[in-house]
Amino acid sequence: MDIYVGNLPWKVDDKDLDELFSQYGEVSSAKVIKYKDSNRSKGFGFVEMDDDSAAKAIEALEGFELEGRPLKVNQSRGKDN
DNA sequence: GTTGAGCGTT
Repeated sequence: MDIYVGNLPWKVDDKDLDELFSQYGEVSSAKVIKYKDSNRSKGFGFVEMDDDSAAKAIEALEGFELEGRPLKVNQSRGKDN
């Protein structure tokens, strides 16, 4: 399942998402979207996990305060659903 | 060292 993660602090990167979501299940892939011409994060990203793990990760991390910012965590629009 | 709603690139 693909998960959309928004409201990310600028300091967060792919491995941060990986570590964060790995606590709730096996992460297939985790990536923060950033500009091609820059190292700056766009402030949102995507995580792919097993559906079961994704469901609890979403429940656990939705509104989770990271670096002072409550994360937006939802299933992504594009693929599943 | 800067910014702030959203749904992606290698």
